Amino acid sequence: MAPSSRPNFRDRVYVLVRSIPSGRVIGYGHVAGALGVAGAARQVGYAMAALPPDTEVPWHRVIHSAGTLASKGDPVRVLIQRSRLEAEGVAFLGDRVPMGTYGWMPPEP
DNA sequence: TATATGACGGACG
DNA sequence: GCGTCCGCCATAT
Repeated sequence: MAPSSRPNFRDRVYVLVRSIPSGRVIGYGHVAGALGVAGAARQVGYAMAALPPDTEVPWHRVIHSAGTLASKGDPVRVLIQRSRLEAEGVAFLGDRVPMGTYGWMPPEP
C-alpha cells in the first residue's frame, strides 16, 4: 500500500459518504475536514462528479455547507438530489435544507 | 514536472 | 439576504 500521501482521496470520500445515514446531509467542507484535509471541499465535489450513474454512493446527501444544493451544468442533477432527500424524510425550507436539523457529523476515531 | 481546472467555502459590500 | 472575489487542494492533461 502507499499510505504516505493520499492513496485515494476520492475513495475516502466515497467511504465516508456511504456512512451517511438516511435522512441526513453533510457539507462538502465537512466531508473534506472529516478526511483530515479541510479546504479540499472542491475535491469532494470533484469526486462526486466522477461517480458513475449506477453508483451505490448516496452523493445526494452531500450538499453545500449553507444547505443549498449544487451542480455544474446539470440542473437536473439537483432535481434528482432534492427528490431523493425528500423521499428520505428531509424537509426543504424553500430551496435550502436546514442543516441545523438534518446536518450529520461523521464519528471520530 | 508544470499548468489548468473544478458538485466549494468564507469574507466583503 | 444576495451577489461577487479570493483562496484551498486533489485530478486531469
